[in-house]
Amino acid sequence: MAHTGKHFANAAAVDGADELPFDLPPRGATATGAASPADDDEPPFDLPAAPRSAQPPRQQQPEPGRTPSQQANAPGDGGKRLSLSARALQGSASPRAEQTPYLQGLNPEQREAVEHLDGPVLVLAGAGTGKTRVLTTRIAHILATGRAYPSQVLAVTFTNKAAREMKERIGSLVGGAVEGMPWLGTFHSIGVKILRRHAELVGLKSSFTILDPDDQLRLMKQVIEAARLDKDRWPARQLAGVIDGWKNRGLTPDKVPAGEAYNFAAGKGVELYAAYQQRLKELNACDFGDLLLENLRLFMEHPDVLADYQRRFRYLLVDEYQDTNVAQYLWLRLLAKGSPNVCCVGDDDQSIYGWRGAEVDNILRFDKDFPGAHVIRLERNYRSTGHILGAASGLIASNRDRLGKTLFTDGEDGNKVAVSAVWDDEEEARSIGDDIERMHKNGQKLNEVAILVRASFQMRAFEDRFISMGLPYRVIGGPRFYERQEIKDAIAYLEVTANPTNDLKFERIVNVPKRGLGDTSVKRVHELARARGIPMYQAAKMIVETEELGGKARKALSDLIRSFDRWRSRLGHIKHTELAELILDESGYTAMWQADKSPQAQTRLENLKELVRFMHEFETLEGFLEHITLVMDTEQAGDGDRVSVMTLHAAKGLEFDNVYLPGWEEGLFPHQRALDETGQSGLEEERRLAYVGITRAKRLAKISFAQNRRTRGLYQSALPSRFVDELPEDHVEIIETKKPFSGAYQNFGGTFGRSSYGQSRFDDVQTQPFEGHYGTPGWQRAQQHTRDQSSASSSSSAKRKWSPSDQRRKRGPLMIEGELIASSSDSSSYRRGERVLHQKFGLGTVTDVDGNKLTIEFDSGERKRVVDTFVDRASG
DNA sequence: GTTCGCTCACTTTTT
DNA sequence: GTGAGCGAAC
Repeated sequence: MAHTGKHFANAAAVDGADELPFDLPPRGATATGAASPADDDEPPFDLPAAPRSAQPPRQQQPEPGRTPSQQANAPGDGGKRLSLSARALQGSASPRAEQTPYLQGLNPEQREAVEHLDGPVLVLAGAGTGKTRVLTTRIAHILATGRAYPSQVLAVTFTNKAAREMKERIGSLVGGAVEGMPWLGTFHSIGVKILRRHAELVGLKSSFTILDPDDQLRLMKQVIEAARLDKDRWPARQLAGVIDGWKNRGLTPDKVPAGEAYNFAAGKGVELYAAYQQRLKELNACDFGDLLLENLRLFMEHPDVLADYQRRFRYLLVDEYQDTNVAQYLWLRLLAKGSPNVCCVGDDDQSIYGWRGAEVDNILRFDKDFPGAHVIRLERNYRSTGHILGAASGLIASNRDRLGKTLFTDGEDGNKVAVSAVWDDEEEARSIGDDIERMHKNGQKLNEVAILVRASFQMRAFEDRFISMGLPYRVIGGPRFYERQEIKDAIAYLEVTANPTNDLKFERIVNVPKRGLGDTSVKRVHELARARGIPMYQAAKMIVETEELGGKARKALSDLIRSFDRWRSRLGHIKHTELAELILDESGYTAMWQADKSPQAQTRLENLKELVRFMHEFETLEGFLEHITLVMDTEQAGDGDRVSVMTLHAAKGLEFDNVYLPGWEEGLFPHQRALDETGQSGLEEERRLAYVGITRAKRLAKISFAQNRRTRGLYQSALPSRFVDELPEDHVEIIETKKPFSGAYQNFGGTFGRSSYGQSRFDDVQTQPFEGHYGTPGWQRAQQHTRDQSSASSSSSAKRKWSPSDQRRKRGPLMIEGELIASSSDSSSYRRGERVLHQKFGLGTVTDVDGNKLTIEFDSGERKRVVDTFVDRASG
């Protein structure tokens, strides 16, 4: 297995690091002469431990828009906390309990994780055990006890979202120390920060640009072509994957193990890697992997720089440690040489990114890497009911490679995890949709309902169904805003305006919209640029002075260059948002989409407007561009009360009252490719994914599997997932299928031959004839539950007038749908003939209005009945 | 240089 | 069933 190889590489690299003279003088020894790395903005970091006034004490004002009661975990009022922490910051050495109100309400393990500040600590934090709270409180504690300045704490996360959340929570605990924590961020953002300071030491200028995956691929293609390789046989995508893999493991081209060079293009892989890196340097650019890899190189080759950072960071904290890859691990280890106070928080059972280079071993091995490590297990779960935890724990127990933890709760057992068989993916969507609708009528908030799928193609069935029944939903983790074509194009225009040396962005838009500059012209510019060692933009400027290009292309290119020069001259003279609008208009980019009659064109124009709106949050164009590659995760569009649909991967870290887990079928989940490609470890990762899924649920978890599924246009029968069988019986309830209509059921009993892994206790469920329907015990329990729920929920009056059980018994869901629509809203404000925009179907004209239900004739020719909340008035 | 039509693949994707 | 990417024809 590839695993051993990885270990080997890993260990070798670590040993290499050990050979370097990284050992530091004892803490407190003065750094002699070492120039401190360009940090005028921060206090010196070689002061004695207790800063006298790390920062000006804050006035007792809660942050705007944030009331103390919203700060869920902290008891007491905000004002008191603020004044106490201000006092603490003024230098009390060992705080007594009443001075550390933020410690109140922690359970003993959490408290230990917060207070055990000296030496390495591994916090194994199971799902829902208060991981973030421990992390943030620990930082607050370090700051409040005066152990370190905010600038001496390194705290890394994986996502911007997690970093933001931590900043907010620490801010509310300590009272606004947030700006004072320059080293709280993602691995990548901190990597960039360090790299910009010392860029010249690794052959970059500090203004280097960061390639997005798109640029990366474009460059990769060029490298492959330059090596005269057949680009069909050796796709750039694959090369990108191989190189990313190496970078994840901290391998520069010279370190790639000889055996692996043959992974790509018959031994050319490493050569291409080196060539690619060379091109990056020429372009003064980094890809995401480099942000860490170049850090490593910097640290290895410049021990003095490393030593500065080692001295600086007195406390190191890492979130989601199970997701770190080798490069991140090495980075951390180098930095941690200066201080034993490393605290890693993670959960080996939630490691689901192995395929992207994450090394569960990092967490499994922690106590060997950091001798004397103190391991704390957080097992008290505050999220889920007993049955949900029981089911999840029972499932994950089948994994062998784990440190072992057992979640428990003092709360109620709640409902058992429901497992049901459905005929096919369509019925799955239908029955889940109906189920959600039923709960919704009983006052269930849709924001507390999630559907977690294994693969994104599963989402379509749900979207289709929800659209036709008018159930509001949002898809989380689809193509992100900044990944959309129009956004990337627009950013490319802005980037080239601000920074004409960005060749990849220049290439992206040189012929968008089409202006007659095809491959040949671009290639000419490219060649000249390479030959002279100048940016393409400059080369383009030269080439239009020559006869080299045809008249048409020459004029187009010269016009474009002149436009860019003009836009650049306005830079700083007009507001950057105005400039952006100007650029988009004058370049013909907006016009291009206006002329486009595809259903998405309107949405794209909206997105462009949204982009300009978003730019207002930045002072300058450069400021905006600086952030864009690394941190452009705008809030998901579509607020309001909606069901969330997302992949299991996207769900990590989230929680919902009700969680649906559809598609538990062999081949889909566990996914066949995971089994084929990584065997046992792949299976275990899939199982962890299942574990993550179940533990997202606070109150109800509902698993289903379809007996037939449409994949690749083919209808194929499927077997229930082995994970279904692995669920402990005590915590599971089998729900009989409850669909009287749809005659297709008659004959499926016989189709369930089971071969791949033996008998399933769910075989019985499938083979039972569907009799009794709504009279079965399962259904009645469900009904009973419904009633319990509705009498328990207090608010939301109008919706509860409708009594679900009686109606449902007599009528099919279609009628119920009618009821929902009539009761949930008044008549629509849309009128016949109005132009509307639907997020999925595009533009259309309203041909009929019935309550809040619209019949729309879409421009695509389709005619659909859609609930009005799903459309917007078309602008323009 | 652009467009059309064919072929291929189709798990997950924090930065 | 669908979209992306590429080659051949216009």
